[in-house]
Amino acid sequence: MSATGWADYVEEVLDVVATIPAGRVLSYGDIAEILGRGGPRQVARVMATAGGPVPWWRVVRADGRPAPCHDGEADRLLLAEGTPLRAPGRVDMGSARWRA
DNA sequence: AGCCTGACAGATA
DNA sequence: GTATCTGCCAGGC
Repeated sequence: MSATGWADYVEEVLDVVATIPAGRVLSYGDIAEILGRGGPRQVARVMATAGGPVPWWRVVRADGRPAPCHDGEADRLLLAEGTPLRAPGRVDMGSARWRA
C-alpha cells in the first residue's frame, strides 16, 4: 500500500532530517529504513529536490563522508556542531549515528 | 515506448 | 587506502 505520493514522502523525509539533533548524523539508507519505504536513492532525491529547509549536512553517506554537494560547507558545519569526526571530512559512524 | 543520469550502497580489484 | 561495477528506484529527455 503505497498510497503515499511524492509530496508525502518528501514531508516524511524532511521531518526525519529535521529531527536529527546537532552533533548527530544519519545515512541515506538509515532514513529510508526509518521510513520503511523507498531507498537511499529516493532519500537522496528528496534532499536534492526539496532538501533546502533542513540540515542536509547532517545527512551523510554510509561511509561517513558528507554529500558531494558543498563538500567544504558540510565539513565546516559538522565540525561547528561538534559532530564526532573520525577524520577531517569524515564522520565517525557508530558514534555520530543518531537513533530515535 | 526506451535510454541516461543521479546529494546511494555494497562488493570486488 | 582509492577506483570501478553492479543493483536499486525514480525522474528527465
